[in-house]
Amino acid sequence: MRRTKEQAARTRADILAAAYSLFAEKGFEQTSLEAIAEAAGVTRGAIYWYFANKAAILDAILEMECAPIDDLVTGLTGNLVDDPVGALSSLTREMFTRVQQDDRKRCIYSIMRQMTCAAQDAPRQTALQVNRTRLVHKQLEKVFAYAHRHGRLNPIWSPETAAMAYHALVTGLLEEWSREAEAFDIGARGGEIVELFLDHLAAVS
Amino acid sequence: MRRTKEQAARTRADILAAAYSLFAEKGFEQTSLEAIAEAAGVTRGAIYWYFANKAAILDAILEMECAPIDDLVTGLTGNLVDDPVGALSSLTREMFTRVQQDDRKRCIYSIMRQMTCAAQDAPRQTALQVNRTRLVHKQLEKVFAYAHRHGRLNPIWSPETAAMAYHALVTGLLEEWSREAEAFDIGARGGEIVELFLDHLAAVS
DNA sequence: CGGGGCATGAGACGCACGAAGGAACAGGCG
DNA sequence: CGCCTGTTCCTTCGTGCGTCTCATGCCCCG
Repeated sequence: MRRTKEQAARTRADILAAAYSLFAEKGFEQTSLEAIAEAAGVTRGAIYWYFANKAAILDAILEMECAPIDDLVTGLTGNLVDDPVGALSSLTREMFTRVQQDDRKRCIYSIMRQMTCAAQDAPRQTALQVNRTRLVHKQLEKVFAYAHRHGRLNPIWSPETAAMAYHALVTGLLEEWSREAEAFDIGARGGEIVELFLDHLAAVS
Repeated sequence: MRRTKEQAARTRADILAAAYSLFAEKGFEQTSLEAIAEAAGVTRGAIYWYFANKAAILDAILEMECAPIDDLVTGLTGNLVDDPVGALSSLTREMFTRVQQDDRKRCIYSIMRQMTCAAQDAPRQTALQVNRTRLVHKQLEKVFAYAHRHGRLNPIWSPETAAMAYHALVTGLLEEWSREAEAFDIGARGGEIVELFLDHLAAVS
């Protein structure tokens, strides 16, 4: 029974929403297409009209989730003029609070980590992640290179090393938080740590 | 056909070795029990005599891999007397080079990351990881608390915050390296970053 | 010489994915 | 406006693979 265009779009959105909830609640492997279909009010076959396979559903969700944060990162090099490191600090804090607000986001973030880098398999997932990582790296290097040129980077740190270290620090904080969110207030503790580290990076010494 | 005791132990070891190779080569999900059984020279049923399920095989491998590093971490609080932060630095470097030496270790490490925290499911895996994390945290806090008491910790860092930040930094470095090992010499770059950060943490200022 | 550690093989069950078919929408033609 | 045809959207059933179970039996060990 073919639906009208809006109905079709609605169907797709329903599938996505159902998948989001179920993935967040039970994890990726533990949710079957059957369950998604039932929650969305369609049959399994319908899902395959919109998505090539189960992983493609996750891909779509991940891209939706990552887009706003990627935008923030991309916009980072816009107004470096007065305080590059300060902008970085507030962006990171913004990301922490945004991700902390909603528990489902945390679950999806966990799943994203889970998907990355499963040795040889899942090449597409890895490529998506690798590209995001490269983007972030590039932006961070730009920020620290700018700070370096303007004498605002601690001279014992090269821009590349600073970028790598900062990225690793934030990644690690997110990873530990996603593992046990209740025991770790990433907004407060993470923000504090990032602040202290950036103070050190920016120290004129 | 019942084997002798050594033969049985050998069978178990063969299964473990075969699983290790295949997991490292193709990833956890992509290797079937059939493949493991064939590589080990037994049938699928035999595997179930030794391991409750597929995840239990991975568990055994992970524990084997983690044991030596956990020993290093546990031994950290033994000789704090002269240079606690220096001991931490050399331990971290040791871990980096050890993990870098062998490509299969990297793959297994990736899989370990992959398994942690799949929302509600896989509670055992998570527990194992959480316990290891707690152990590391405790040891790090001890080290930094000792340094703090002896005036060797930068006063703007509290021991807890320093421990958390350091752990996050190392975790993040390992994560990025495991994602693209060829583009990132963790022994050199990672070692340098850790050194610089520890210098800052230990600065008397 | 029995009991239980060690292993086989078949098969039950669930799941991702494919493919064929059918219902009705869109929009061009008369 | 009404028809009609290609396309879009979705159902239904089938297939193959993967994990895990179970009944059965071998033969070491005490």
